Order: sequence, then C-alpha cells, then structure tokens
Amino acid sequence: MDSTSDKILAAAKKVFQEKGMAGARMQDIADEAGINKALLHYYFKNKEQLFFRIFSEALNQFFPKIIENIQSEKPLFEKISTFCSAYIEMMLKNPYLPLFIVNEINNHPDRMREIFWQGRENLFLGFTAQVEAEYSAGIIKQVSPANLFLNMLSMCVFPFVAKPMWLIASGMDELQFRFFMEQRKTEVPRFIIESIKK
Amino acid sequence: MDSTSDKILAAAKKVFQEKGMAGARMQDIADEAGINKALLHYYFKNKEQLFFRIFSEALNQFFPKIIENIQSEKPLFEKISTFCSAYIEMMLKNPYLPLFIVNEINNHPDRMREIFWQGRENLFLGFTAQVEAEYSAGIIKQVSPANLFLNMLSMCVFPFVAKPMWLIASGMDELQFRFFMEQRKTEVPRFIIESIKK
DNA sequence: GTCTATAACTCGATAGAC
DNA sequence: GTCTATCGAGTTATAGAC
Repeated sequence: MDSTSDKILAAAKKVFQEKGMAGARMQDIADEAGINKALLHYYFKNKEQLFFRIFSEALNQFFPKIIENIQSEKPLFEKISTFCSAYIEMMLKNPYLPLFIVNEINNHPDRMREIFWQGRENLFLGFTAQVEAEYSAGIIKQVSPANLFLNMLSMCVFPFVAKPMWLIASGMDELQFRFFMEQRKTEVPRFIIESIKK
Repeated sequence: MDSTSDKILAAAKKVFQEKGMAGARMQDIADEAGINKALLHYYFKNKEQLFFRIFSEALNQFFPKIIENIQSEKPLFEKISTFCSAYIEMMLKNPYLPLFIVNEINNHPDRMREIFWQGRENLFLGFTAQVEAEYSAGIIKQVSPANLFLNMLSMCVFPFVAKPMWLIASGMDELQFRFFMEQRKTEVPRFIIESIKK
C-alpha cells in the first residue's frame, strides 16, 4: 500500500536528493506528495528529522555494498569487475545519490563520522593484504592499495557527480549518457586491470 | 591594498564555495569580511550578482586550463602527465572549487550551457584525432577517447569532491591527504599510461 | 488524519542618519 | 562609505476546526 507516510518519504527523497538540505522547501515536498505542509509536520516533527531519515537511507544504500565488496573473499580482478558493474548499475538507477551524499557529508562531516564508524575497523586492512598477496603471487604489479581503490571509486562515481557538466562538454544527451555508462561497466574494470596486471 | 570591495570578494568566495548559493547567507559574508550587510549591498546590488561574480571567476579558473591542455600539440603521454599534475596542484590550492562548480552547474545547467559554448566547437575533436593517430603509430592500444579523458578527469577531480568522505573512510588527516595527493600527481599518470601503452 | 489559517522566524534588501 | 534600524517576502512550524 501507499500510505501517506510512504508518499512523504518518496517525495522527500526526490526533493532532498535534487536540491539538498538547504535548497529543499517543505512546500516542494508537500506538493510532490500531494498533501499540505501541516500534514508533513504531523508525520515528521521538522525538516531536520525528515532530512536525516532520507540521508540515512541514502548512506545505507551507498556504503554497505562498497564495504561488503572490498572485504569479500573474491580474487582481485573479479572484485574489481563486480564492484564497477554493481556500482554503476546502482547509480544509473539513483543518479542523484552520489552528489547528494558527497554534499551533505561536506556540510556535516562531524555527524557523518558517528554514523560511519559503527563497529567498523579499518576498512582497507583486508584489501591491502589482498593486493600485497596478489603482488607476491606475481599476478599484479606493485601498486598502492589506497590509490587503486580511489581510482576505481573515482572512475565509477565521478561521471554521475559531474553528469550535467559532462553532458554539456561532450554534447551527449540523456540516452547517450546511459549507453556510455553501460559500456563503462566493463570498460572501467578493463582499464584498471590492464594497468595493474603483470 | 585591501579595499572593502576586495574584502567582500574574498569573503564571498570563501562562503559561496563552502556553502553554495542556497546555503550561503549574506550575513555570513558580511561577518567574514568584517562589515555589515548594508555595506555589502552598497557594493553589490544583490546576492545573485555577487554570486555570479564569484562563480564566473571559478569557472575561468577551472576550465580554460583543461581546454588548453587537451587541445595542445603535446604528445599524449606528456599531455596526460602535465594535465594531472597541473590540475591536482590547482585543486590543492582551491580545494572547494570542484564541488562548488559541479553543484552550481547541477542547479542551473541552462545558464552554464550559455557560458560554456562561447565560440567553442567540439572539445574532443582534436583529442580524438590524436588518440587515433597514436594508436595507428603503434604507441598505444585501442582506447575510447571519451573514456580515456573521463577516466583522467575522474581520478584527478573526484578525490577533492569526495575529500571529507575519503578522510573519514581512510582515516587520513589533512596533512596525510595533502601528501597523498602530491603523490597522485605522478601516480595517476603512471596508472593511466600503464593501462594504454603498447 | 487531514485541512485552513496564521504565528514565529529567517533573511535579503532598503531607508536614512552620520 | 559605513552604520543602525527596519521592512517585507518567503519558510518553517503550530493552533485549531473538521
């Protein structure tokens, strides 16, 4: 069913992700949900509370998959391929997500810090060990794990963050962009593996 | 000398780049400049006008160097090296610039379109020709110019866009980040060239 | 639960003294 | 040029009827 609460959450997600906390208006959210402002406050005490509900959901959609992937037991090349493919696919479905997250973390890094470190130890320990192991095994060249990971993340996420800029500069339209990103699901892993394989 | 107008511009740059158009307050800018709101309006008719002054300067700082570089006559590998090095250096000095630009283009893609296409024809024509020429000459593998360029841009710019997130996830502090990015000035070109060289 | 009406507040902008 | 004081529009949030 599509309860009023659900309608509000869907509307809030759309408006907040497009305009951010500062740019969003409670009126926009009410309009998008097809209700009035008073009812919004009946369900969610204030704008902040509603915002954090949406923001937390966005974080939970974005990060757990990253963490799970890089801590998995798969061989490195396979890990890289599935990571890029799954991430680009997810962002094709939620194109506003990356910029939303990046922005709001930028505005409240302190709050973020708490949410992030819930029982997690150093994210990169396992990944670092794996990269070193595959180097010792002669599978890959010597490479800094932090650089490798950041390169992978950059090439997957940045195109969505900079999408409007890229569309203008490249002259692509929406459909061409979509096709381009579909290609990148395999192009990016190929590019990375080509660079590090021995 | 440090005229009132200069103080305002410096303050506005800081506040707008940190908080964006929607998040910035004229009061913040006045405080930062050590004056009051009325004086702000004496020098700049309204917030929009002040914002566009700052935004235009940011665009002019960001894009001309990209365009000049990719349209230059240098060999590809050299082009990649100087691009990454110069861009990372510039962003180390203006860390808020990339996210500011990306955001405001996102909020007003229409305005941007006009500013951008001032007598410019397809940006990538020359670059595409060069990549194809170096492929024919047996210097590099076959590679899509758009993907190559976007990969390069992503690996240079994204770390600054996602800096607060990266600091939290990696555990780096400001100084370590700076050192890390200094390394990437040579690491990123190496990574790219390793991937495409024959 | 849902609405209308409005209070309370934030913020950009202006008036007017010095 | 610079300030204090204040207006007025736009927004969040609440009161109270149904």
